[in-house]
Amino acid sequence: MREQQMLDAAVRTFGRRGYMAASMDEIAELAGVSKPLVYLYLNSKEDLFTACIRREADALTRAVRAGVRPDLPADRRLWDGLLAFFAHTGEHPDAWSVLHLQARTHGEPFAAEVAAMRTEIVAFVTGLVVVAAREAHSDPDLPEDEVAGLAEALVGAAESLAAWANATPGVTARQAAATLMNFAWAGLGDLMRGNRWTPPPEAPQGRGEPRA
Amino acid sequence: MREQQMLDAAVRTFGRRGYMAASMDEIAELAGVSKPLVYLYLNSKEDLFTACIRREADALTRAVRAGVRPDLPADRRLWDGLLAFFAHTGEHPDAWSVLHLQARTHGEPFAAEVAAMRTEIVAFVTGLVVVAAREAHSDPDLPEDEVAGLAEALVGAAESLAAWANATPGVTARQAAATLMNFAWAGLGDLMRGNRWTPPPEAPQGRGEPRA
Amino acid sequence: MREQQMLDAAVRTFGRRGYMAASMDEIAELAGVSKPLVYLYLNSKEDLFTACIRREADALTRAVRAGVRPDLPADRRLWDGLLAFFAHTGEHPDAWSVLHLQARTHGEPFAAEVAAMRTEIVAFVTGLVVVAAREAHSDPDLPEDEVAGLAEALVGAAESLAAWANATPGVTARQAAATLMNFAWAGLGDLMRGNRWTPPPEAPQGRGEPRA
Amino acid sequence: MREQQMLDAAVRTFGRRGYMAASMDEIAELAGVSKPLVYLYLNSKEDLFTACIRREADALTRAVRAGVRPDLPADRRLWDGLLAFFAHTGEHPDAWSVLHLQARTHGEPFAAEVAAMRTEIVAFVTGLVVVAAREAHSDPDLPEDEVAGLAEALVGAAESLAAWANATPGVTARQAAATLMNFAWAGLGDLMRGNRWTPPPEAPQGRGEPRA
DNA sequence: TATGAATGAGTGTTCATTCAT
DNA sequence: AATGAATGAACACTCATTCAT
Repeated sequence: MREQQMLDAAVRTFGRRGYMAASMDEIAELAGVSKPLVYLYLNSKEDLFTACIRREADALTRAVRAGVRPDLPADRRLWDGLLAFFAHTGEHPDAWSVLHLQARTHGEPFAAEVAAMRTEIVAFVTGLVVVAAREAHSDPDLPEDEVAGLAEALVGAAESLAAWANATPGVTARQAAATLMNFAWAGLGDLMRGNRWTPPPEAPQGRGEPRA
Repeated sequence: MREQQMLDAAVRTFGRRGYMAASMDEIAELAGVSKPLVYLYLNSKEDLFTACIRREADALTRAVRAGVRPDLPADRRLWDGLLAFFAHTGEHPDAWSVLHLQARTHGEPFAAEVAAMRTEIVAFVTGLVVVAAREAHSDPDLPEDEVAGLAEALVGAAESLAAWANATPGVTARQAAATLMNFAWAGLGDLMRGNRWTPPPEAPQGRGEPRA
Repeated sequence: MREQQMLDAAVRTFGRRGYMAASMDEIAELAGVSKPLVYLYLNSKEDLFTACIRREADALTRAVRAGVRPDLPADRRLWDGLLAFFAHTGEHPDAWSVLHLQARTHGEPFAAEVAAMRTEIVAFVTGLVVVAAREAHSDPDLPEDEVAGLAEALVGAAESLAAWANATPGVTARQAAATLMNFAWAGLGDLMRGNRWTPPPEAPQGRGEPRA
Repeated sequence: MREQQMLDAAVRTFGRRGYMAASMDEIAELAGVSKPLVYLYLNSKEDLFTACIRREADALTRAVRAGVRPDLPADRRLWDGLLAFFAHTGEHPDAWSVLHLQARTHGEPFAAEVAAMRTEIVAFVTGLVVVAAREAHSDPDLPEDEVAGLAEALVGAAESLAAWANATPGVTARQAAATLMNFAWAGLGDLMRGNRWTPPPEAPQGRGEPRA
């Protein structure tokens, strides 16, 4: 469909140039259509950008979901999800740029759109963490706050590794997933078993922790 | 100095509005000087932005370094570094927005600038990981690639948590640091001891991992 | 006929939005046909507008003529004409807007079109004035120039009252006609009888009448 | 001043082309400045148009007021006002087009602006009519409604004659004023003396007055 | 006969950048 | 050392107009 061509061109242009630097002229030309046609199908630059975000957010979550089989154990599910995630972002770097960088840099309407997707992914990871905790018989259930922070850290690490894998030639989705999985699963396991790192007491005054 | 006022205004404006949406008019007004003066000191919008990035990247690395005492053990050094990092980003959200979001979203020249800083931080973390490995007598030294990936993941998680801590009221630098430290140090420790999570064999054909 | 629907829609749209602000899209939609069909029947926006002007000018002059019975005396003919005029413009405000405002505001081709109609109406009024003069035995026939000016003034007053009556709720066609008739017929009568207002001598120099 | 040049160019362009057909490019070029400068001084096309209307409305009312000496009798005041009016509109046809045609054809904001001026002029004329009535010892004071209608008609006639005088070569301001004065003053005088034209009784049904 | 789909040309508006002083 | 005044180049968006069917 004509609309898909336009969205393709838009994702590519937005992903490479950024939202503001991308011109509708360039997008139209890249799509091989006239500018008014772009406006006919997608009403404005804002709407076009939103449509890109939505399409790519959908595609990404769908890809991750498709990679995970619910009947497998939690660790395997996390592994498969990561693998799917890195594979997808690696194959669609412009889309990943739109979601990870551009959408978050240009105001609430767009940031909110991508935040919805992220929330979904964080929830997915949180679920895995909870299941893992249960499987590990972590007697005192992890406090909710901590779980949220962990999921956030995990997702953040994944996002960062995606960019890194894209930028570093020779790093495959499998390697990225393995790195993160090794790091995270062990950490989680230890946490479940109650092995925590104890921070030093808060510095009483003046010095101690860095001044600011 | 006059130039610092301008950079202050620029960081604030770039951080809040984004690189392209920030207008030189607004920056000059906020700095309380005339526009031509801005051009006199900093030659163009690009140069001004670059100067912002450099100044704030310096400030951030300096803050982190200042927080770390080289005579303490590796875990404590990591903790202090994280604490300093979260404290600084929390106190200078506009600067963090410039470094973490804006600079990476607007083309190579700027992305490269911030990449340099990031490289430095990753190297610092890598150093800690290596020391930690040695302290743990991790017999077969971790392969370089893996160490790089780990540091990358750690830094990425930290960056993500910084944004999360900024956006979530009631989360202090200490809490963010604790969350990450707990998660990471255990994971690293396990890794050193050779406890790795073994990925399933690569899917031979057709199905298995998602094709995307 | 299909064409009439289009003209109806066009008159309404042109009358309310103005020539330039009216879009062919809106006209076509209001007429319930597709845009290319409008172009098939009426060749261009200009031609469409011209057709509107012509149709409405015809309708107006026809309405005025239909209101006047040639066998009645001049004053009664003027009265009936005015009544018909105010009634028609009151019932077709969009058409009146097209003729009185839009057509005169958008360049020669259109202004000329409506000027033709106006000439006809002025001629009609002029005829009445001449007859009235003859009936009043105005000994020295009124000079042609003067008659033309009088007719022009009368028609102008009528046009202005039409807009006023349209805009002022509660003013009927009859009232508008009465106001003008009272004013005009007495003035004409006096004129016929040679009662003129004598202007002061032209100011010889410098001051007197305003220089502007 | 630079701003006056721009307004001159704008009045000329708006007056000749109409509000919508006038392009900011053309206005800027005619004023001999760059387009951004026009936007610097006058903020938008709307504001520019409003500024034109205001300036020309002021100029016109000032010209009329300057032409009238309050110590002279009412008829002479009316004459002088008309003379000034026709002289001014004759000398500034584009300005007159802006006020009389363009401003009224493009929506409330502009129409309201010029309506204020018109109200002032109508009030001036109304005042003269009332004074004239008193001087003529018109025993039963004219009803307010009637006075309003008369003033409206007079002003309308004047406006119409202004356009006519502009369009008809060889007609001077003096001639236009004389025509209207002759016509109006006699009519008013008659009216004062109670000589009214009696309309025929309203048609009872069906036919009679035009069907409209 | 009638239209869905498409566009060339142009609009108002903004902004980084530069002289003249 | 500092600025008021000015602009070239671009951008998002619209609309009268026309094919292919």
